[in-house]
Amino acid sequence: MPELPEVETVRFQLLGSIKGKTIRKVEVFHEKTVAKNRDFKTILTGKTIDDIRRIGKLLIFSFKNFPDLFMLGHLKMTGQFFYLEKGKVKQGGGHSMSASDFAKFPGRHTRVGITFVGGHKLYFNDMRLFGYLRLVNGKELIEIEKQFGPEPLALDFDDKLFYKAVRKSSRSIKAILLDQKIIAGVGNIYADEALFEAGIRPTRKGKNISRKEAAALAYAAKRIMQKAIRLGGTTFQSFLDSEGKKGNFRNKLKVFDRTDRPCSRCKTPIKKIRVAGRGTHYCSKCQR
DNA sequence: TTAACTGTTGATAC
DNA sequence: AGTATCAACAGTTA
Repeated sequence: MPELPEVETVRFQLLGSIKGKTIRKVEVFHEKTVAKNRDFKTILTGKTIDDIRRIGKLLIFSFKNFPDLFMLGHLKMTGQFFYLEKGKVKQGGGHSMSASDFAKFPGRHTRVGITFVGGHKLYFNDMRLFGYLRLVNGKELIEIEKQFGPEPLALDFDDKLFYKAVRKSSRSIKAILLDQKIIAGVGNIYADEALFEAGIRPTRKGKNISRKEAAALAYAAKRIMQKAIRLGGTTFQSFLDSEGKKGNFRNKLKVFDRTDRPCSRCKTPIKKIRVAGRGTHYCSKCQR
């Protein structure tokens, strides 16, 4: 369930692995993953990775000498990149797996395989098939980027626009926070965490949120995601461990997935309700 | 065994 | 138009 911090971690690790590498072969194991491109394999073959950017939860790969070609990568809920080098397997997050796992690729959930010159491989796994890889040109990319609101992590992030969107909305503040057009990159986990830190009840309507509260919320989201990035993200790491051991930020969560456990501030049991169609965790005493 | 639940987002319904 | 709900899918939990 990658959100912005997880995708940023993947971006950073992946860039270190594949920047400058040239694609020798592309295998598509499941057509739906690349459904938007009929000639995905042919176009990609021979291209050299130049850079990987990110907007919200969307990865944007660019290629040397082809300034009008981009590969979008969205992990949605269960997408993962695995990079294989000389018998070692590294996930997008850069954690090595045991050598015996090498045989698992391509596996049941492998949708696309990319082989680089030199034999290194990049696999895209996606159990639930919501994720995708898609080739676009510059014009299409600009249209897609327009659909994203400002990044809370951007240096020039300004809560003015956020409050402007919040104050006129009758949706719940949680639904607004999850809307990628308003703020890019916040998913269910960090939405609950940010609302807790800002002391705001997720069910409150946007129009009833003050400027001060909106600012507190936006900066809480920013701080939490910065911290999560420092810790290598929350969620995707749990994919590595079949025993269910959680990622580093998991231990820092104050409300998400802590139903009925005592609030870290006031010991009131954390409640779980449904807001905007999503499981929502909050403290009924600390959040008003 | 079956049903409910999980998570993101585009499509559909109101 | 703005908002709420559903569907895409597959695996886990109740």
